[in-house]
Parts: sequence; C-alpha cells; structure tokens
Amino acid sequence: MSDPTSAQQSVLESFSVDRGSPIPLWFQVAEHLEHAIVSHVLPQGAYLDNEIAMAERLGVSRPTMRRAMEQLVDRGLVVRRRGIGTRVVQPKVRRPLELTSLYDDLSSGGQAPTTELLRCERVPAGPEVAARLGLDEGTEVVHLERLRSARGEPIARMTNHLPGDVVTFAETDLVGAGLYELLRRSGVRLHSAVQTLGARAATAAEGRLLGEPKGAALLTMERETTDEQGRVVEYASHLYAASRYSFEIHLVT
Amino acid sequence: MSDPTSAQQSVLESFSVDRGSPIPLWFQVAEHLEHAIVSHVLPQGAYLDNEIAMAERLGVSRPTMRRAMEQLVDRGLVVRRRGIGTRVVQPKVRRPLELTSLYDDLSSGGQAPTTELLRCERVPAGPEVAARLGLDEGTEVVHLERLRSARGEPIARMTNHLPGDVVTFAETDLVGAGLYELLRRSGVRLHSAVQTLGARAATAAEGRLLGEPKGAALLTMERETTDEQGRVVEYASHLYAASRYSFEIHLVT
DNA sequence: CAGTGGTCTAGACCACACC
DNA sequence: GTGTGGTCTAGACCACTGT
Repeated sequence: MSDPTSAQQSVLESFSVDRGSPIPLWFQVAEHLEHAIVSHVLPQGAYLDNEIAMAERLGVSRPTMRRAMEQLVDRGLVVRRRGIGTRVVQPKVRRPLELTSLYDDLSSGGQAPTTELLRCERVPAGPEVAARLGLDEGTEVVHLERLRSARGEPIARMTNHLPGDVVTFAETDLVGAGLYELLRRSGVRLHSAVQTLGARAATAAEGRLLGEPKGAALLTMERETTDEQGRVVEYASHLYAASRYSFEIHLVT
Repeated sequence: MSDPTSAQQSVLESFSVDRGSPIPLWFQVAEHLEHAIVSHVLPQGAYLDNEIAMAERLGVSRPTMRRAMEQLVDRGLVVRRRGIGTRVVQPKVRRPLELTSLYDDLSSGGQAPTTELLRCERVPAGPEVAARLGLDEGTEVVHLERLRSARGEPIARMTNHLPGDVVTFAETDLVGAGLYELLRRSGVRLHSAVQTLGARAATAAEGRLLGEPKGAALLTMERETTDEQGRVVEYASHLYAASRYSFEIHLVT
C-alpha cells in the first residue's frame, strides 16, 4: 500500500464530492488532493492518473477536474507536462535559521505577540506623507506608532499613516488585533501593496526602544497599500531589530 | 470619445482574434485588454461590459472569455463582483512578484551591471552547505563568489553553492549573465524558492569589498532554490550594501 | 501509434446585487 | 423582477510526448 499507484487509488476512492455543499466542486477536489500531498500520502514525484480517469472516479466533468488541477498548479503542488502527465512536487519544509522569523516564533512558541500603542493622533499630512498617500499637504491623516514585542522582547517599531476618512475603528482596538484586520472590518477592500526592504544603523533613541545598541543594524520596511478603488489607504514605515527578526519570502516559478 | 463606454466599444471593435495563431484565444483577448488598461484607454474605475456581450462581440464562447477575464483578475487589473460587474483597477506598479536575479533587476532598470568573479571552484560540501542542499557531507559542490557592481560602485557580494552535477555551463559565462539565466539554459526547470531577508553589521573585510565602513548596516539574503523534481539546486547567501540597494516586493491581495 | 494535457464550444442552472 | 458573475456539463479537436 506504499507504492504511488495504490496510494493514489485509495486517496480517490475514499472520497466523494458533496453536491449539496455551497463549496464549489473543483475546490473540494483540490483541497482533498492538497491534503493528500502535504500529508505525504501522495509522495514526491508520484504521477497522478490522467484527468479524465480522475474525473470519472470522482463523478465530475473534465472541466471541473481541470479547474481543481489548475489550483494545485498555482499552489505549486504539482507539475503538469503535455504528453507526460501530472507529477507531485512536495513543498519544501524550511530548516530553521539562527534568526527565526516572527512567524516561526508564533507557530512554534505558541506565544501571541503583544502590541503597545505609542502614539495615535490625527494630524495634518506633511509633504512626505501627503505624497505617499496621494493627498494634498495638510489633509488630515491618522498617525500611528506601535511597539510590537514577542516573548517580552521588543521586535519592531511600526509607524503607519492613513487617510483620516478611512479610519472608522476605535483606537483602542489596535492593541488587540492587527491593523489589516481592522481595515477589513471597516469595509476597506485591500488590493495590492508595494514593499521596500532595506537596512540602516539604529539611532540612539531607536536602539533604546528596540533593546539594541546605537549603530546596530536594523531592518527597514516601507509599504504602500492600495485598495480596490486604487486609493492608497496606508503608508507604513517599520523598523525591525535585525538580531531577532527576519523576513521569509516564498516564491513560486 | 473619452467616456468609458465609448472607449470600451472602440477597444473591442477594433480588435479580432486570430484563429490561425498558435496563441490561445483567451490569451489574445487578455493581452489586448491588458494593453488597453495599462495604456489608460480603459481608465481607472471603468466598468466593462458583461462577459456574454464581450464574448459575442469578439466571436468567442463565454468560457473562453471567462478564461481571459480570470487572467486579468490574477494580474490584478480588474475586480469582479457578482451582481455588480467588472471594474478596471489601474495598476500602481507593473512588476509581479517573480523569481528574478539581481542581474535582471539591474539591467531592466537600465543600470548596466558588471560582475567580477572572485571565486569559482569545486569543493567537498561542508556540514552547513550539505544540509542546505540536501546532500551528504563531502559531496562535490560548486562554490561561487561574485562581486556585483552598478554604475561603477559595488552593490553586492554574492555567494552561491550548487550541487556539482547541475553545473554544465562554462565558468566564464558568469561574468556576462545572471546565474538563473545560465541554469535555465542548462535545462534546469526552476520551481520555487524560499528567501530570508535580514540585516547585520559589516565586518572590516566586507566593508572594504563593498565600499562601506566597518559596522555599516548590510542587507542579507539567503535563498534555497528548488527545481521541478524537488531537488535543491542552489543555496545562496548574499550581502548587499544597504546604502545603495533595497528590495522591492509587489503583492496582490 | 496511443496517451497525455491544452483549448474550445454551446448550452445550463445558481447566488448575489440592485431596482 | 432583471442582470451580473460563478459554477458545471458533455462533448470536441489539437499539440505534444514516448513507443
């Protein structure tokens, strides 16, 4: 039962779609196959049956089966080649570095980060902020500064500017949830973002705040976030203690 | 002729698909609409006709038209909402998140990069490199070190390790092209990568090489690149002069 | 050659948003 | 209601791969 062929048959035969569910059939199929792949029931390099056979076995049409396969291709879980077939590509698991990312801290340590609100006020936009947000100078904006910590140690100083009229949430909410979650709740539909990652030395004040010596290397991140109407709804300028934080980025193709 | 409705009509009526071409119909349609959007013929916020009408006007079936629209959604150029319609979202930036090399970034930015090969030799893998590449310790690997400059100033020291058997190109090629381009030419089909971005202070030697004082903030990037067979084909550990280089990352939704 | 994925068609029904 | 996009079907032909 450990060879790819029989493993695949059991994967498909012990499953059937739920036509009463509001979840699309193609999504049900894709999710089931994804579970089979990430749980190694379908091993690295295994060939799947052709899509017509799979569609028949699951009782769906070929286009529906194709839609599911396209989902797996997009997620990077299979590779398809015309005339050859469909092959499983096991996603790589990341070996931890000396520097662990905040994501790792959260998932392995299970410790929620804490946020301290340093500043939250409505001010007229200066030239830099106005240009970033695409507003006229002097327009009212919300200026946030927060200090984020994990395991009792400071990780990042986060500075955000938002147009005054998009912020409808209570300011105290910021301690308990992420900014993006609050924007979504306010009805803002996020569309895209541009982030710039750099590095520079810490000033004395920044060092004190982040628990680093003056001149220590800091990671910097600037971000402009745009909503579906094409309006810039956030300009962020963050500072990370590089000795305790790094960014992990996953790319496909 | 400058209101959205008539602009769209002229966009569609002055175009017809080429059924003799090997290029898929849905791709021809998507490309045509994309050009109309990025050239602002279809302005920000304009509503497109419904997909049935557009399909008729172009003489394709609705599924084919849908495939084209899905492409535009994936590229972030339109937003669709059931019961409402399809709306144009002018992209703020045009570069999708992709697997690029520093060489490609710089040359597309018009800053003719130069590369100096500091080191290129076949050596047995040490413990760290062997673990990263998923090889046994002592397996032969290629060890590269290059110094990349733009406009006559050093930008990055790039250190790469590759399994000895994937490197089929001439070592001198590395001066004229990016490593990824050479891998592709060698028949390696890249699949995905994990990158970790951090920062640290420069040692004296690193500072001399990159034209920075000792202790200056440097950007670090480590990357493991995987091919379609799931093999790690590259482990990179790069060092960037943060005063002259930063990473730009584009995210959609 | 036979088998694979890639493309395309012409219908159909549904869920949702607005009037 | 009416109109929109979202899903699904049952076929068809083609291009590519390996034998």
